[in-house]
Amino acid sequence: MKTSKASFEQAKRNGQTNKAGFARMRAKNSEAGMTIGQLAAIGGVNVETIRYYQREKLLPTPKRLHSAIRRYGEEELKHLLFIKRAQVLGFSLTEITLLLQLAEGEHCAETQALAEKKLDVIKQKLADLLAMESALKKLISACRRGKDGCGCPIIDSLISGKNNA
Amino acid sequence: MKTSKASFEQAKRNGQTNKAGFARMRAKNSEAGMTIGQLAAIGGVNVETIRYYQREKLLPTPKRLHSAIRRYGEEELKHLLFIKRAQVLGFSLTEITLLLQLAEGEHCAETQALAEKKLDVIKQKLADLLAMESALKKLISACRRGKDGCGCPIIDSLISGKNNA
DNA sequence: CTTAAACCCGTAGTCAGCTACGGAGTCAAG
DNA sequence: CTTGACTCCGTAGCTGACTACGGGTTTAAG
Repeated sequence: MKTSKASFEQAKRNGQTNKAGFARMRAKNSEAGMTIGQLAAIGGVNVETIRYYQREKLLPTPKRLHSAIRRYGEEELKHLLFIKRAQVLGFSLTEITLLLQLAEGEHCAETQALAEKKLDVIKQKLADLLAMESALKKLISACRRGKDGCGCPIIDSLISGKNNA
Repeated sequence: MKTSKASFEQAKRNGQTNKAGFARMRAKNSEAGMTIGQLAAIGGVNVETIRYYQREKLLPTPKRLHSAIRRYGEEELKHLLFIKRAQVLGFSLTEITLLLQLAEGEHCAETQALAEKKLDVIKQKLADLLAMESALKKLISACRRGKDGCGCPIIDSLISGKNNA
């Protein structure tokens, strides 16, 4: 398990997007659109991650126009942010690839089936999260009330799961 | 990325718990409580995973009583299920370890701080999940309505995130 | 008393998802 | 026309969370 290297990583994770980094960046700005570095800064990931996503077909690798350097627009940024959001929600990159394919609009039936399955998963997660939320709230308020040294029996409800608030 | 081996895995993931496996199991049942194999079957994980959790201090390794074989009770099962639920909700094993430590009830101040931080995370996830849920619902019903071959502009809202339902 | 299913424990391998490295090319600014 | 921040691309390494392997031990059942 070990403990991670933190700092830089943390900054990335917390700040999420990094327009400062974008501004500070003295990049090849003559053309329209962003460079990969700028996209990464705004999207709150690092360049290598974007390249990785491109290899895995999660993001398109844009054509280069007049220059040797590729340009990225709003479209790509949206894609990137979508990927990140979906990940937080527990979708794997493979699943996200599928979701993004849905966006192309082909294969309506499969699309629907997948979407419905995902919807179930999401509903289950919502229920679990709500249960967890109420358990944590109880824990916090019990702690606040002193409760003979914080025996915190609320944790039981957390451990036994299922909303018994 | 690659495609996984599926079948067995899938069964595990879908069925979650496996009392059939438990029943089928001709295990060392003279003593009270379950054996590790039974715990695994009921918990819907495999034995190796439980041992792994023990090494990582997520689960206690119970003392052996009269026999060379360790026995597990409700307590351990609850722990195990809690771990699994928390994982689905996006907590890492490290975080889950912390959550479980809270259950011991010591260190009230830190406990509270951690719990409050977790609560924020959970609230954010709830919001994201709700947004995704509504986006998916739209997608599904749009598909159902035919919508000139499923152009599915709903995906846009999914991609641009934030609930604009 | 044997047998075979389960157990024990240690170590090694796997897979997803990054992250780092290194050498070569590009290009805006000085 | 050099410099240095940034790009490109390929390959290698890392981390978290398992999963498998293998040799030895226990124990319920026949």
